[in-house]
Amino acid sequence: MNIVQTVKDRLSDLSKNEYKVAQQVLLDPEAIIHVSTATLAKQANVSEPTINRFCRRIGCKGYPDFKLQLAQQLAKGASYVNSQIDDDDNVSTVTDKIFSSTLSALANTQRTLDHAAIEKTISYLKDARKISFFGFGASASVAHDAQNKFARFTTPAIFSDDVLVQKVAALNSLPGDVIVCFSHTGRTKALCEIAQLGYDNQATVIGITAKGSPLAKYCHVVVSTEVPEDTDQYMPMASRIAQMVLIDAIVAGFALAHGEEIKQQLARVKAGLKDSRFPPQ
Amino acid sequence: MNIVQTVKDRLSDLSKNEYKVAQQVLLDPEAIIHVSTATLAKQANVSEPTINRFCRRIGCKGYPDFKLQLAQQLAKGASYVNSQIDDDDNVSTVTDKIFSSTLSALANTQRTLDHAAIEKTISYLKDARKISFFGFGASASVAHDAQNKFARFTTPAIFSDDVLVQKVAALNSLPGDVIVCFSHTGRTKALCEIAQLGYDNQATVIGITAKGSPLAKYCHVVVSTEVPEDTDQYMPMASRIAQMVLIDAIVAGFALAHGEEIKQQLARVKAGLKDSRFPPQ
DNA sequence: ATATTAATGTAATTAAATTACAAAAACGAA
DNA sequence: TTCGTTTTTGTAATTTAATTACATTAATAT
Repeated sequence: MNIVQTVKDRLSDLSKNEYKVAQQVLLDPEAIIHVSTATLAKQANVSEPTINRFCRRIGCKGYPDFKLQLAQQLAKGASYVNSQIDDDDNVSTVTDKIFSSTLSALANTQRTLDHAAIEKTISYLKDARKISFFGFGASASVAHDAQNKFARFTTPAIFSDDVLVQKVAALNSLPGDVIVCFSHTGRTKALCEIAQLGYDNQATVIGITAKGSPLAKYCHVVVSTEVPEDTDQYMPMASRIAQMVLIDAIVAGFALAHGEEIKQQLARVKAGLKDSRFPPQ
Repeated sequence: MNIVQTVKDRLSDLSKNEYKVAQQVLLDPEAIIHVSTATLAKQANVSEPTINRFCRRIGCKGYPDFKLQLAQQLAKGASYVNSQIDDDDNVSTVTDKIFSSTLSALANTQRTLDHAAIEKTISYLKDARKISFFGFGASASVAHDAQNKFARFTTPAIFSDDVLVQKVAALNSLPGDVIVCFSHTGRTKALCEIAQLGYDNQATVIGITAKGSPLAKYCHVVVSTEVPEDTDQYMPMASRIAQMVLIDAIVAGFALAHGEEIKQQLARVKAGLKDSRFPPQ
């Protein structure tokens, strides 16, 4: 169980004093794992039994169980660090920092995903007559990758770098068609224009983007990767990696939602490509 | 502190009964974090104070501290799992498995990278007159992404999906030009053909691919991501994610190798794109 | 063989967590 | 608004878990 997320999700379920405990937990979870019921009760200005009640309310057996699970969750999150690249870093250091930072971003995305939105996305894609993928700049290759993944299924999947072809694709999307737009910030003007064209055409618009962004206004569902992007000049956009892994999950969910017929399709594609490769030694 | 390792390292420091406790801990560390001194003492056939003595002997404050640190360590280790997707998995489970598996692959790549090969790669790219990127299937979007990243610098960077344009680019690469080929297995025939065209033309060929593969024969340097690819039908190719992060590291190394002038270039590009986005709210 | 040190467990003690119960607060219905 | 019911809350009591004290036993060194 992700304790911090559960606490956040259940704030509205809590009583007045349990809420005070929750606030203390969210304030400094790292410190909490080391303190007694007596200490936490004092900090939160509640009685000791309220601590126990809070723990049971969110699904733990008691306070020791709560502390243990919190510690485990925090330890998972702490495996990955976010670093800056310095001008005098050597190649090994740079490489290590970039990998660690990417791992950190991915772990964070994993923790914060909106699963209901993903399910809704899969549901739309499953019933789509045609799917068009759009992305600009760093997100262009994500859109390209998504098209490549969906090309293994029979639902038509479209991607183009050509801005006119993109507009045609958006204008040509009707009810029953799906448009998928990738943008970390959701502030790219050209992409918002595409999304609006599709939206106004009654196509279903899926945004892999930031909630509340200009792009999100033209989306029927938004899935956000919640990557805090580093503005360091050398640091790459980890969000595009997170978007790609998210698409991997969506593709797998799409395949599962279709059931047995998909396996045969995938097997057919794989077999058909066999001759384009040298055999393994 | 890595509890399990510390226990193993200090077995020879332990008394006869403390050794019995250690054995029980190493037998099933996952279970230990949930049991009381009384229970563990019974399992190890020692007294309760011996449990406490064991904990203090290995450097913990007492048994709760020992359990907490053990739990944290186990949670860190548990981040790196590789899973199969089952037909009855729900979307949350699928998503979690794919993220975890990707994290595992990335962490593995991070640990096994050949830093000398990366340095050599950066050196070739730094001096390149022109860079062409090639990839097929899952690696196509990686090549696309790489071109996009290098497009921010002044060295000409080329990518195309069009197989004829690709051949032209390879035939048109001369000494001083660099060809970068992406392929996890290095067994894609079309890609090997491209690499050979460039190699025979005296262009420098960089392979982000498997060592000893057919493609590697036509490469001046090979950087491998060492991702054991799962043959599960639903599991995505994590290697392309690893390749992308690797390119991130190479791009950062390239930028650092160029020094101060690059910052101005990057700043110029960023400023020039500002108007293509809506301002942040 | 004897003295010293270390290990050990029983019993006692302390600390931490949980339960019981009565009072107070909050909520809903008339 | 009042009253009855339910929920929340904290004090006190109780239980559980962990630690300490002390005497005995075992191991080691002279």
